[in-house]
Amino acid sequence: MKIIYNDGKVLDCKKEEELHIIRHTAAHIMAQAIKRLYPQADFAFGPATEKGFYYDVDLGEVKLTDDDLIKIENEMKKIVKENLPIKPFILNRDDAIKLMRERKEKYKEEHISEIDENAPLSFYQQGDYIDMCVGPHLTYTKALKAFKITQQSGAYWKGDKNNKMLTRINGIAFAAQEELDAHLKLLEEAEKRDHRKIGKEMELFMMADEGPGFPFFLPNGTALKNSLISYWRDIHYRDGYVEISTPLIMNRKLWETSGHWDHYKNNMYSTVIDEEIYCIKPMNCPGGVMVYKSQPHSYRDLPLRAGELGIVHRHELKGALHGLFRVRCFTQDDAHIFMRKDQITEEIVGVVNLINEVYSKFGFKYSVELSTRPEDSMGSDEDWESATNGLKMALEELKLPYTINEGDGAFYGPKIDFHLEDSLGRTWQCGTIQLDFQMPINFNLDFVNEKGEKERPIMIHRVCFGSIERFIGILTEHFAGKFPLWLAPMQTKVLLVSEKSLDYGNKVYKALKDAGLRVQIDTRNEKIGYMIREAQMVDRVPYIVIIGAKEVESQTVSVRNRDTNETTSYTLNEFIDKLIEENKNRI
RNA sequence: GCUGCUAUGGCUCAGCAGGUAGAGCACGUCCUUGGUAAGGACGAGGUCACCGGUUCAAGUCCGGUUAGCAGCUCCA
Repeated sequence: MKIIYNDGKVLDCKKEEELHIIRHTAAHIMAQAIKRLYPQADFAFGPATEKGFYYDVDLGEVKLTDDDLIKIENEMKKIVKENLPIKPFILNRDDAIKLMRERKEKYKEEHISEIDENAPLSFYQQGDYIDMCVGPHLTYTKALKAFKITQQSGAYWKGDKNNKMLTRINGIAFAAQEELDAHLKLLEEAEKRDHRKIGKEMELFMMADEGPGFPFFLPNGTALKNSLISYWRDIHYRDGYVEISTPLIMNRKLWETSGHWDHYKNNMYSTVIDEEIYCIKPMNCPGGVMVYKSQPHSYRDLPLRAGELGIVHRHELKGALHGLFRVRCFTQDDAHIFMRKDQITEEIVGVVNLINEVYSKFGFKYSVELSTRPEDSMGSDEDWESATNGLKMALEELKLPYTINEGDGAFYGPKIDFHLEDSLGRTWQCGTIQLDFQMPINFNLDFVNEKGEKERPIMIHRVCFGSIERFIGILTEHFAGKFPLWLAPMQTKVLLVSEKSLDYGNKVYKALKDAGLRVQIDTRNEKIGYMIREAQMVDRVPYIVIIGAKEVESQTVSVRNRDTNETTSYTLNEFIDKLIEENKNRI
């Protein structure tokens, strides 16, 4: 595959940049097609992305239908067939602006006028279509072999919600049709893992119009959630955390002290109690602070690690809601660590290790971001700097690769964020570690140091799962509902080959239940194949117990493994011991 | 909140150009007592999200509201 650089040089394309260039050229060809069909189209940005490509375009009053997208795709096919040469040319800044003005490309013109260097600008042309672009590109339109327009949506000009919303047209492109087909197949598979779909099938949770963004956990989802929480309690107890529980609703004055009233008011729900405003907590920190403040502290007692499974409510924008990933009510597996200055790095390292342990347990890949001071924030520059440095030092000590997310910190401090991927590769922030010098000042926290003087502690806010809800969503997609035994809502299910074995079946069921396992028995008048199918595909039960005349005769259980589809024979006690062991060790 | 799309029995979906609803699964009853991914028969389920408009007539057309989906923006 040949590609052409903006200086006109034609070279072979390296395999690793192939997709990117194909997609970039696809974006140009799509823009050309759009321009042919909608001459008024004014283009903004149209890059290749990790998954495909898009172009943001202002179509004036025109709204596109799905049919229009097909028309655009067909027009693209025509352009490919025409096999137009794709050629670059260079203009100086003034000529570039002039050209864009002539062609009524006001977004491009605005963009150029904001680039402050005076370097010449490169353009690419195919037929009558011209686009400002650094390249490189394919050399002919025919070199684009496999593409598809997938959807349209909206996007703000330059990503700023105060700007005009443009039409974003998305597409995907590959080197060959087979790759495109394979990708579409993959998407189809990914859709099957969607936690909203599986959540419905397995009856984990539900949503209702009466509470948009407020999830209901059904019995199965609650069982899963409780297992997760019990794991959480174990590792936190081991790591020296204590657990507290603080009120959901507290007086507005508290939120004024903490700074939430000034910086987070738009996201907080409130109510009136005895003629005073009370806020429903959007964060747990003030509760933790109150607990700290309730007693005097010595430097010897620090760090104090206070964990709380705190239910918080936040008014998220309705368009942002998304299954369990983005809700308005969620449980944070929160903890606040109160510590001396000399304990900062050690504590952060401890938390990072804990988070890493948890994510590794499930086999999650994660990425790390360091989020710095946002515009709307409190505190002095020095505090922010030393807090940010504290986080950096810990990351560097652990040699964790991270990217910097400028201006995305909490209003009271910078943070390290851990992002996990959903089935479609979208990332969601889960764990976070926030270093806070402000809250201790606002609440006038102190401890007595070795000299008997009062000193200000520093706080860490941290979550490991992030929110139990979001984490369960991620877990569900990761396992496609096939949770490991210790998390599975239904750990085992007893199926009867015929009603004749009901007595023994009931005995097995009761023994499993008495052993503390989550078990059900299916006594319906159905054939065994039918019941297996349901237990396997819908309930996704790790171990399916089959009881028939044979098992009654030998006083054993036949156990079908969900993941291997293999059947093994055990005595009842062997089987119970195996499950208890696996459950206890959370294998 | 913004742009576009969607909304039909518990679930997944059909329903044509407007003439008063269909299927499969699930559910119930009965027959079958059957060994590792769907046995059969019959039956009961819907004021077609809500409000309003056009029309002799609206699930079907128009407007609004609500909720959902994709993306943007914003966040765990």
